[in-house]
Amino acid sequence: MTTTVEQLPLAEALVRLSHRVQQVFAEVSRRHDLTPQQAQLLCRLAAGPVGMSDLTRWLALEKSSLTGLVDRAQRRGLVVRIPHETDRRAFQIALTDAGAARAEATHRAVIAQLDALLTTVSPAHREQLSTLITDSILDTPR
Amino acid sequence: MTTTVEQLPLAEALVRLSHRVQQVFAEVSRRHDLTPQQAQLLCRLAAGPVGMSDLTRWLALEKSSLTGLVDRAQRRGLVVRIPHETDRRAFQIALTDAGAARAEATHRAVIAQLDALLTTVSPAHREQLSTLITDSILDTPR
DNA sequence: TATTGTTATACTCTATAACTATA
DNA sequence: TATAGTTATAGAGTATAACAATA
Repeated sequence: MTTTVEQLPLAEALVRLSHRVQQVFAEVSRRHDLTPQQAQLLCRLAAGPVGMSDLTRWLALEKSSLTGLVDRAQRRGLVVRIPHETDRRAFQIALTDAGAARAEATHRAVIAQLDALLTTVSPAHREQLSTLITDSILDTPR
Repeated sequence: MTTTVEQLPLAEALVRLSHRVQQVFAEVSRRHDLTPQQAQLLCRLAAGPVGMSDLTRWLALEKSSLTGLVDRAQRRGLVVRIPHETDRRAFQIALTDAGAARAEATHRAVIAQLDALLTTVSPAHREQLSTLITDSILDTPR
């Protein structure tokens, strides 16, 4: 069942790939009772608390948008605001235990679902792809 | 200025890549006075009119969500509803001239912006990447 | 004065459920 | 009855602008 997609320019292929991955991400998030944005927020926090101001950069959101996103996640018991130790204007956002569990489960499910899509890719090609993507594209901070 | 991203599992790399591409897509759409969803809709229509019902599948939206999206795009003069020739319940959605121009310009800008991110990738690697993505991943219809 | 974050406001996007019109 | 699409409703996500508190 090969649907013959003709060879695409790289940028073109990336856009399509990206939309596909987003659909998977959205579908999995939904199954875990999270919006994609909430899921993305939780995943960003999995490695440890992050300041609001850093979060706006990672998520590419205006600060007021982030306020709302964090509000809703906090209301749902997924994250908490921790006062900064010295700067009394600032907060760190941290996962609650429930939030950490949800982040972990959602993350695992996204990976599993994507891996299911990737079964046709040989180990050698997976390695190649991963290396190319990691080194060439993600290595541009922003 | 190499930020040393450690080697990631493929699925992991795809998720990060995808978020990065989405940010570029959103930023470019915005510069062209479109929401990302509107831009995606217009791009889907660039090849010719599409039925509402097909669109819900391509965009992975509920039909009522699509109604709203099309409403707003139509109100902005970007698309029109064309009655189906035989089935009087159905519509084809088509770009207006203005919509086609906007789709074209936005699409070009997205590609250009991504290409700018890809300058560090050698032609050989671009070819490789493109082939891998096209053949292995996008070739799974849905 | 500059920075951190919130509030107020207005849209857009999305889903669910109920509905209309046509097949 | 089934399908194509809309309407009603509610909530989430987003940006802009104005604001408060702290640095």
